[in-house]
Amino acid sequence: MRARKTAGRFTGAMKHDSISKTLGERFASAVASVAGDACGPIDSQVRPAGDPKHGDYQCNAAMSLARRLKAKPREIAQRIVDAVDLADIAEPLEIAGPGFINVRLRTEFLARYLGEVPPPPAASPAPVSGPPMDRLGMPTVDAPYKTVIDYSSPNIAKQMHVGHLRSTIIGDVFARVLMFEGHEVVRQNHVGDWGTQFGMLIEHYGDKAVPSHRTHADALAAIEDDYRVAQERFGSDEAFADAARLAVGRLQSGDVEARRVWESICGESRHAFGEIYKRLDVLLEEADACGESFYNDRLAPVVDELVERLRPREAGQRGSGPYAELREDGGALCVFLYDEKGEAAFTNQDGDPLPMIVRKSDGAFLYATTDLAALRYRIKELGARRMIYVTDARQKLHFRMFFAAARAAGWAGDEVALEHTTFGSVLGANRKPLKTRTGKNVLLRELLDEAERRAYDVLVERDRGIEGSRDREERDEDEKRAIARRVGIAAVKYADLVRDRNSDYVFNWDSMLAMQGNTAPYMMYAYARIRSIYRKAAERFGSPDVYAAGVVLSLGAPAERDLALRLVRFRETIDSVAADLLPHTLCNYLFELASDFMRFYESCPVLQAPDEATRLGRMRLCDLTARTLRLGLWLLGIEVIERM
RNA sequence: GCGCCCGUAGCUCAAUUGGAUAGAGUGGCAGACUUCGAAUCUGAAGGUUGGAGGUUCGAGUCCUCCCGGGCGCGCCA
Repeated sequence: MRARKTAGRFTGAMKHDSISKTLGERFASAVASVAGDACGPIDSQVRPAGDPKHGDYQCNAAMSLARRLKAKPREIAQRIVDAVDLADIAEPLEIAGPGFINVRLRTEFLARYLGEVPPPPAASPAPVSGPPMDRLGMPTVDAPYKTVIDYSSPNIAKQMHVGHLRSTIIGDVFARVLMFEGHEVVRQNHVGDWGTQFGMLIEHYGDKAVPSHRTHADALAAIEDDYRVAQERFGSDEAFADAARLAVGRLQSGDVEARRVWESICGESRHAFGEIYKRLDVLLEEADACGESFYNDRLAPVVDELVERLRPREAGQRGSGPYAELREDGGALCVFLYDEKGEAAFTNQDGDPLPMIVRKSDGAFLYATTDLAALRYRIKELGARRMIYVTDARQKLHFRMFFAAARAAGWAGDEVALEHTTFGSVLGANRKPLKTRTGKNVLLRELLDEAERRAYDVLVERDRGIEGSRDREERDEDEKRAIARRVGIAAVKYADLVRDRNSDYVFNWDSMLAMQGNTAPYMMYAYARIRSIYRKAAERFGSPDVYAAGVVLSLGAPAERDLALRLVRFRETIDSVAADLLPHTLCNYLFELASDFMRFYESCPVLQAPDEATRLGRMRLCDLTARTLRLGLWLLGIEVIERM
């Protein structure tokens, strides 16, 4: 039969793509040949099988194709099966139900696919930040593009609080994943470093020195206190308020003294942010800050260009596709946006057209203006092809208007993707946005302190309950602290990433620090457990080269095959995060991987395997799992530890 | 009033974007450590996917209408 002809032929090209992509391409050409030219492009609808009973993957194209071809779905499925060549990858295909095509990968294929993963580079494990040393042999994409990711974006003169947590953590995952895939990533920290609040601070400090304490964090805390005092004076002291307003003008016109004060405020703030970023173990650093002030000189030209490009239309010209026009309204310069039918695309509470204001009636610019200037800069000067904004969901309307205006003005053409990746709020136990008991924002540094403290308590508690473990008895106070630091920060980050970013989530220390369930500690434990096997193996058998040519992955046991199948799906999981920007799918993958490993570990003895060949093969599976966990967690911004 | 998001097991959440019998964790129940790390694993139990219609081979997912919740709606960001 046909399936035998190419059996066993495994092309080297395979390792460059995910299984999903390879199957997708093979099925796509088969589907195209069955469909003929009449139907246009058709999705081959290849996806992992929902139920292991139905195999490993399935192709669902036959059902939808049947209607277009006016044929029976199962017949179409049969024609697709006849046309597709998968003999080197899969067992003979099966047609089930209304026309599902079930694909079961050949175990030999899984073994060979995994067998092509090269050994880890000598310098592995990966450094704390920067690209990972060990890519598991995964190549970069063929067509990289430049991506700007706008994330974190705290305000100068204020300490970072829990409101900045999600943007910082989520945005960083995108930076890591896209960088890993080979794209050029430009991180942009759009800090709030411009505006009327600086007038108050400049006037408040006068010729006094801006606070600079032993740590930048303390200095920023002092500045924030001063800012509150200045705000109060602004409200109660008329003379101070007038002077503060004049100070804004001095700053904008480049007055040396005003500038000095502003710069030292910004400097202290950015240093303090940098400390938080370092603690949070994100890639973002001080050099990525490109704040609102950067665009100051570009705001007026941007508005001028809008005037030029968005001229109001005559009544007769309307109704031919969405458009925008710029006109004055109530003294403010506004962009009005219209849909295909020439009706207002956005309306206010009275049902009247809702504009996007780009210049206030007093002549000042707003954040919409700055956003437009930044977008124009990032496309025209940085050359961005994809722009990702990581902000909370409440800004959705703003971004819809802002993107529409940018398209209408012609700054963002079809070749540029604009994506607003929203996220929900962090809630307290009362289901209201998380605050301190006194109703203030929870400071990030205090939150991280508590994470480390709680992780330490959990660690000590666990150690007390378990005796006879040499790893635990040996470790001193410093090591415990170091472990608690890693676990605590990881727990906070993972708890944030594990949920669909669009929904709100309730912040809960106990569940994020729990060692069971889909948590960072569980994942890190799985890694540490594998590393422990390696240490034991080294004692008993020396340090065998599990990547030596003679070592084979037999995958005879069901748990071995399940684990192997999971491992080969890593690449397609990364691809999907890069495309859909949903980090929780990677979390779910890693949890499944860790679970599969635990099952394998329970049922397949490694160090006590029946023979050396089996032992080495299983050790290799262990190592591949450890490396996948390490890389996967790295992509999530989480560093593993060798013992915990 | 209009718009966006959401409602899934007692609780916290998934569900490969329209695919097959809706899955995990947690809690409770029943088991497994003289055995590679029990921070683990294995069972069983738990559901009218807020409700009612509709679209089609097929709906938690899409369309309409209700119920309930969150957020947003012109000179803040």
